[in-house]
Amino acid sequence: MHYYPEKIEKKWQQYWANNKTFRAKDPKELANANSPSSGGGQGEAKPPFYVLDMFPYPSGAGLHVGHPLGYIASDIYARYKRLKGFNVLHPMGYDSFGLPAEQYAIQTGTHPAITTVANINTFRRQMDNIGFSFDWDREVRTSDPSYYKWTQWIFLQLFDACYCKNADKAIPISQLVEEFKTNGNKDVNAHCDETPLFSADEWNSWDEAKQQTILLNYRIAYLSEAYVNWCPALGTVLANDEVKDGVSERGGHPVERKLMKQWSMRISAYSQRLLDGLEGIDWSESLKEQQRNWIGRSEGASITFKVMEGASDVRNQMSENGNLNSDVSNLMSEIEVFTTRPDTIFGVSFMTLAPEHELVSQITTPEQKAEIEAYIAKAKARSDRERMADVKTISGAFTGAYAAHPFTGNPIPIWIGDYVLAGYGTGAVMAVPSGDQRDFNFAKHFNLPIPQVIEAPANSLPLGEGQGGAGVYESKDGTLINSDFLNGMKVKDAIKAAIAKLEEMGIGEGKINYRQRDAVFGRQRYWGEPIPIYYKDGVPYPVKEEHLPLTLPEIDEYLPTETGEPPLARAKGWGYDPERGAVSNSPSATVGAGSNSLPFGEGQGGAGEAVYPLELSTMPGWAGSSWYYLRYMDPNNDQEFCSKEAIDYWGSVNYYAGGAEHATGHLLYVRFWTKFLKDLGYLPFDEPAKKLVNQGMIQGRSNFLYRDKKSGKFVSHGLKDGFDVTAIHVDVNIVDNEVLDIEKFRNSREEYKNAEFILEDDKYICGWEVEKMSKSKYNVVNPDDIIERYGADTLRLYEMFLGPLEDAKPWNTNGIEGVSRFLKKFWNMFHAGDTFSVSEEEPTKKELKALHATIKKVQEDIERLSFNTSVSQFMICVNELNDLKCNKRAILEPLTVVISTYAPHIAEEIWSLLGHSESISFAEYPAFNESYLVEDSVSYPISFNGKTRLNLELPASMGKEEVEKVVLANAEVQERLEGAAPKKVIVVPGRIVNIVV
RNA sequence: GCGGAUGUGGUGAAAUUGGUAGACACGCCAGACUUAGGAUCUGGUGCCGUGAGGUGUGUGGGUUCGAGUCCCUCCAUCCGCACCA
Repeated sequence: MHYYPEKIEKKWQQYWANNKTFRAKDPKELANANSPSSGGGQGEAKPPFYVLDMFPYPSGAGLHVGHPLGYIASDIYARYKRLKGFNVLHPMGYDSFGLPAEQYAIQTGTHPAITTVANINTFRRQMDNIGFSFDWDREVRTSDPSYYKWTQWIFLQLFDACYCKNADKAIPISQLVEEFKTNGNKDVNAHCDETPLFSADEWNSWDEAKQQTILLNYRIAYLSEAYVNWCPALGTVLANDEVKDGVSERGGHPVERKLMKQWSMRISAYSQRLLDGLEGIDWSESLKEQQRNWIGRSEGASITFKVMEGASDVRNQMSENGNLNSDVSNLMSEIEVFTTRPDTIFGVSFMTLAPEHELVSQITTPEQKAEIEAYIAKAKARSDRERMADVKTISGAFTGAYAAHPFTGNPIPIWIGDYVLAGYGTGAVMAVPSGDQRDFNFAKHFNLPIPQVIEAPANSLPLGEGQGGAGVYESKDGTLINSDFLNGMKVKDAIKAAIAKLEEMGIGEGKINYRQRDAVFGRQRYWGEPIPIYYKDGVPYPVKEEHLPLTLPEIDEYLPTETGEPPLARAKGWGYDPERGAVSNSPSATVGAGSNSLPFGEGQGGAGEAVYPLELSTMPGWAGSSWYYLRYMDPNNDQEFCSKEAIDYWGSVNYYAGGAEHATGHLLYVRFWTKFLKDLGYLPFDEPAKKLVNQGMIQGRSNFLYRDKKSGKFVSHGLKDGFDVTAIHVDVNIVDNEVLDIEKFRNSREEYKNAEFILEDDKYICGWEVEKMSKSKYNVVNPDDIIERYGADTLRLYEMFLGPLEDAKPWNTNGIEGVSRFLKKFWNMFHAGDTFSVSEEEPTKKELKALHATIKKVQEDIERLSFNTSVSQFMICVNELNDLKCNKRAILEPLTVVISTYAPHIAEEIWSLLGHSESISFAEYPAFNESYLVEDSVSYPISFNGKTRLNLELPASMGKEEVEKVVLANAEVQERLEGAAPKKVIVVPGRIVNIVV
């Protein structure tokens, strides 16, 4: 009987679905597991194991062969863990809010929910084709109100919390309010925006609006006026990780800085914990490094420089502003800088402020005003992109003002320059040209002094400008000179001494700075979770928990309004009544929590009803994905985001798989929310995943034809150098092992109908190149096509056989025949002609050895995620057993269990033919028995000076001395020695003999 | 510039602790069977050489009886960050 994958695969996929074979058991069920009806054959005392894939955004393009790579590996791992006796949680869902469905809605008017469902159905069908062992009863969709109810709920927790630096965790905002009531904010050590000091009396005297405004400075989810990345083409703001090289990551549209009132997340409060947490988790080093980079911790000092009196008309400007007291004016005439090298403070010869620095206009002298303003205008006109692309051009301008050196009191000229970034540190630097390349370049360009303060160790070369002249020395290896009380100290000690002195003088302190900024959370888009906030007198208030979910209202068009408000502003009469919940007069809208949609007046707050406007921006794509792994544990809970019982039982994810492109986005946010939920006592762990695996990117592999420019004929690859040719892409699906299917090519397009070819060996050989997988390059391969031709088991095996999981590799269908043949051979071992037949005979030693070597190897391979080598081992085993003509149940049955992790359909079919009535998933991974691998004799390679010359078969039990004796007595060895005595003989028992002559 | 990763046949790759480099496949070559085959089976296949043999894991050096594996140097490719003070 032939192996027909198309027949058996559909059948087993149906069986798994009908029998819910891969349903993970809830802790409740396990508690009652002693009852005999626990069903499914699952044992009772199984430990939990959580295998998670990053859920996909259901795009219209469907899955391509890159997606399943990671899913297949996880599936093998999950199936293996089931066989090893674990209660495995292996769920799948959809990150179903997002821009593409909305862009499509804008173009066509189709509701994004409709597009999304259609795409999900395609994804589901494609995934089902591959035979994944997902527990589909736990599917989540982030765009489903029953799911985003809890995303909104978590948002409210974030809104209702602040970060206490003393406790080093998030605490409820109510605790902060208590403190304000009794002591004001003088003792508060929270992560917050700059907030003036106030007393308890002041706090208590303020009205609610004022109090709420102050609280926004502390909330972890907060509204503030800040510069954001505004993308006009997408009509929304973007988070830093969504902007690459000055353009949007999705779509590549230009992004500009814009001052806007925006929802943000105070993730920067967690910078240090996000950094520290990396130590304890098993994630790839490159990924951890990316996160460290992104967080960008640097240790140093903040130092305050006083702007010198008389050098500017600071005070005059102050008094024009009226209400500023002397404290503030004092504060305003100081410049705070951050430096990682406080030891080089005596090398400061000027200061540089970012052009956007708030002090610039105040300190600039009248004489320099024109120059400074011209420079600022020029800097503003340059986009971020230009500025980044052009880092070599040095530019700046002198403000005319001077600061006093904190130790010497000497005047230091204050410059502005766009090499100083407004967004990092304080937007001001103390420039030490002898210790920093950028300061050095600036000093050179503007002819500023370059005092030397570090003496390099004798053995290191002078850098920069050569002997005698001024140079740059950035290394921390050296001794301080020309630096008063720091002279003679090593850099490391000098840093400490400088900080101590600054602190003693009250003009500076040791400080740690992070590059990571707070994450912008609002999006001016439709297809996302509505932010559950309403406004009373312009002040944000949380929607009551009982009114969640705050569902998306229906709107007529998915575009911003004429006045530039987000699409949600189009929802007629959409507003919030703290008694009834959200209301709307849109007939099809579902209105929150038990209330029906009500007829309503003209626009928000109309018809005289006390209805408050709701927040119009929605949450970003990463909101739903920041906690979905928790929802899978308890997906249908309508009382909580997830029960404590489920969280305690499953714990954090054991194995999390996904692309490395999420390093600074999703994977930081999910860690942030996990830590936050831990702080509030909802979780017993503070990292989402103990182990994380990045599957390598699957690149495209394009094929090319070469058209002769003169004749228009297509020249085969090997002959093309004799012609003047143009390379053109050809669909990889009509090329097999670089040989073009000429018939298919001619029929592919009208213009190729009469194409002529210059062949080599009667074949047209195509060229190839690795490129991005994309439609325009005709190199996209759809898993459905592979499955149709070879079957899902072949696809699964082949994707693994391609190479190490974590390596980037081009997709190349060449070679798939090999695994396809393997499966046929495996199938045929159980068949004699047309009948299924296995023998009940006792296995031989050789057969047992082949089996147990495979049991061992595959187990080790899966544990260390070396999925490609298991496939080789299966082939080796089947080849050996074939040579031995083995069809014994005692060998083939356990082998089928081992193979079932990779090729589950064929394994199920054989398992049932072997007489089992239950799924092979409920089998046990066969026990490995070392004794079957022990050989009686060893074939020793005998090498001379490390070069193997012959092999000798010797008993495995033979000792070192005896082996040496026997080897030296051997005739061929003697012949090679030509009578000379060897200098040395090395015998490694069981491995090798090396004779040194 | 900084950081991370990777370099092994015509191709994908293996070699987990330093112990016969190239397992397992693809492709290619030769043969068998067949009316035929993009089917199946057998044998061969790193490179140079008819051969004995030589040579060979990006480059150059080192440690070792022995190095793809450990150490140093340089080169190339990919990824991330990038005027981060």
